[in-house]
Amino acid sequence: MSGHPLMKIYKNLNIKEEELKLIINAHERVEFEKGQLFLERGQMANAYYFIEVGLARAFTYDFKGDEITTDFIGENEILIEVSSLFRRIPAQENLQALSDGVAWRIVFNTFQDIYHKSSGFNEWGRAWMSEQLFSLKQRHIDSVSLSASDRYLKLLTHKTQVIQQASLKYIASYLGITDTSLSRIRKEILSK
Amino acid sequence: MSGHPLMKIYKNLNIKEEELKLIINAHERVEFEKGQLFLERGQMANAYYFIEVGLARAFTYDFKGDEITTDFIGENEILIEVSSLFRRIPAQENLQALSDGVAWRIVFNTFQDIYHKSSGFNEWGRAWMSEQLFSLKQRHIDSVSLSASDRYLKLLTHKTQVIQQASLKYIASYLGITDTSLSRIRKEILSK
DNA sequence: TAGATTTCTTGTCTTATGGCAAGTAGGTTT
DNA sequence: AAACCTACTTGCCATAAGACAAGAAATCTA
Repeated sequence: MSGHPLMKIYKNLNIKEEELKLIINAHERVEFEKGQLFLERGQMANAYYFIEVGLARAFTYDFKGDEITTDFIGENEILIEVSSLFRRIPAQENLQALSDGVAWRIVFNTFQDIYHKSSGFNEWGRAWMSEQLFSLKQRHIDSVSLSASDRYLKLLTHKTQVIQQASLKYIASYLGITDTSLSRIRKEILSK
Repeated sequence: MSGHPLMKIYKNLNIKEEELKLIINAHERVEFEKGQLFLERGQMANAYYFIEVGLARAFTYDFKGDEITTDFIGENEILIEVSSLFRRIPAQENLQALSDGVAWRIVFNTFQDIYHKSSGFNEWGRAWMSEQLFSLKQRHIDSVSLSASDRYLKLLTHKTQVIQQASLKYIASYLGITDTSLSRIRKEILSK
């Protein structure tokens, strides 16, 4: 069990071995293709995914109707639309694959069963959500206190996979700038 | 029980009347003064607060050491440092009163007991966190797609209490602009 | 292989916002 | 009343990033 890909996220679970098995077995291995939508805005989310191989993004639209990439989800991370899954409301974001890959899918009902039975799993879920909130706040601080090029540099050092696999326009909207600006920033950085 | 201030947030709880009483009684009424810190960066959070009367803010510092107001918490909202309380790590944010007021405080251990016993309360907590994530994402979209003055106008219509009670510099850093710029934006808006 | 589409780059010009500094107006303290 | 803060305003100038448009390069497709 300790060599299972899912252990990358469930390692800190404070539970018995058999409960852990139950959780791991509740996931189903799925392969995905570049461009594929895991979830479409307006639909009801019915599962979340652990990305073993590949890269995905979450995106939505601003008031002008332009796409905004709100998050990149890389290997060993969880691809999920929290609001839709946990509040049972239509998704506000799209979840899309940016490369071919492999993921582990757990459906809501199964998740929910275990969530209510296992307080260790429950705590894990809350801690995971806390981390999400934390990192979103951190990103907000970066976005108001760092220049666009510093934000890019930070991404460059912390999320190598994104820089390598995501196209410029997605990275630009994630950073809150235009693709034109990002192209110039890249040029500027290379010339140093 | 239905007239209790705390019912403003716990109204959608899917639980029995006696459980609800238990939850409400777990809160203690506290009065607070303008400027007072509920929680200081570096400390361990040990409670959260429901604000009945008054206004508070969460703030931290950017890499230059400048204060950034990350959130305003108004009446009928919850004042909390999620990461510190649920992950048992030192607080990254300060929580401060911006006016005199009244709050209801619940300490972590008491909360935790009920949280594990009552699946209705547990669900409520998860839904609350989901909403937080949702609104943070929404703010991010606003911050990259709206002009500073549109962001101010949005705050003006949606969070009247903040405009009325928070000082310009706090609002400015919340919006991600300088106080100078906000002053000009206000002038511009008034002239229309 | 040619055509079409998407991705990225570059040029020119505009504009929103920041940096700094000085000034005003209220409120508080001594 | 004088001195002192703090909150806010205003002026001047600098600059990061956007808008628009054209081109180059890469990728997909027929």
